[in-house]
Amino acid sequence: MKEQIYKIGEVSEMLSIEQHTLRYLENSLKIKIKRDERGDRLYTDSDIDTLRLVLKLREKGLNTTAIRLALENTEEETQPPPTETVSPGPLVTFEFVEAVSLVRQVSEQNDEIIRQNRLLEERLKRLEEKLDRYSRERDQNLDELMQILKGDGNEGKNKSWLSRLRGK
Amino acid sequence: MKEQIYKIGEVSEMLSIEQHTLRYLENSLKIKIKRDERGDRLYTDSDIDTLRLVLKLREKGLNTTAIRLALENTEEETQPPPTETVSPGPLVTFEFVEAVSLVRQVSEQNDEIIRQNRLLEERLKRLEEKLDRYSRERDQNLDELMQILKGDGNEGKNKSWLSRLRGK
DNA sequence: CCCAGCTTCATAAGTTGTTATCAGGTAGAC
DNA sequence: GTCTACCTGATAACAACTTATGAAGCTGGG
Repeated sequence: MKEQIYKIGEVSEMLSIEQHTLRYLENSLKIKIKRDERGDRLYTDSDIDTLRLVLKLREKGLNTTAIRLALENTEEETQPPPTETVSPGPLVTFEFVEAVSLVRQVSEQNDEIIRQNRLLEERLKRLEEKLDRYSRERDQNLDELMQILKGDGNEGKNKSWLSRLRGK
Repeated sequence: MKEQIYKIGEVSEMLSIEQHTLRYLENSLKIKIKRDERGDRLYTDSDIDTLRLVLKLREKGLNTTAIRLALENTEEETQPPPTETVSPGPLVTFEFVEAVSLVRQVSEQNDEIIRQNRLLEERLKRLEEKLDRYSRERDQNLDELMQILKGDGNEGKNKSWLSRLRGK
């Protein structure tokens, strides 16, 4: 069975909503509708369902923000049952469990992130120190070398540098 | 400890809302506030909490209807009723939805952080490699130096080393 | 080539929700 | 008696949200 898709004109007919209203809803509710190559909106059956729900909620008196939240919530549910009535009963249990699980995940993520950050910071610190040491040493050596090369005949400095090098 | 109660004037002060707005909310949200013999409103701490929640939800952009639904539900939550099975309504409690939405936000933030960390780590890695290369080079140079210094009278090698150094 | 159907952007017009104000009243305190 | 703090109800003023309309443009089909 092929995925049914509709263009805005059809949807407008099906739901008895003006096209501009459909576009308005899309924006205000931040619903994402697929487009074809030309940029025309392509509504899937699922989109239609969503819109039907939106209309119902709107009739209930919910404003855009509320509907958006409601959609956010139902969208990620694996199988959004074709719920008819808005039963504000304490469905809690199921969704609550989901939420708690989510929170737990986030919490773990946080821990992990903090851990990572700490490790990164340590590594960075060590690196910086190391680099600092190296570059200082190097510069010093190079400096001395340059001096030696420049001040050709200077035995003393040469010696001191040599001895230092050998001492290492 | 006695139950704290407040009159509308105090509440108005506490929450920085005009009295008429408080009355308006009471009506539109169908909140019940106790009265004294004279008919004056008596707000309990619980009422204050409710109002605080209402204000917060309002800031979130929820309209009266939505807030009313949310309140209906939270009220029941404080007094766990005979919870039935999962009755998945799209609306659930708005407070709850809000919470989930919040968590989701945090989760996304975390994702972003993790992504950033990953980038950081890559940069670090590159840095380390670079450093490693440098230090290896340095060691090599030092080695060569040592060699030269050890093999004192060797002009040829010395020359080659010097020229190499200068060439850099 | 023109029409049909879509797009975006801007703006007007209509609706509704909120807040503010005013009038008319009651009750307790000084 | 007057002041203060509250009440209700009506209405005005403002703000926000929706819906409608128009302009200008793209594209495929007849």
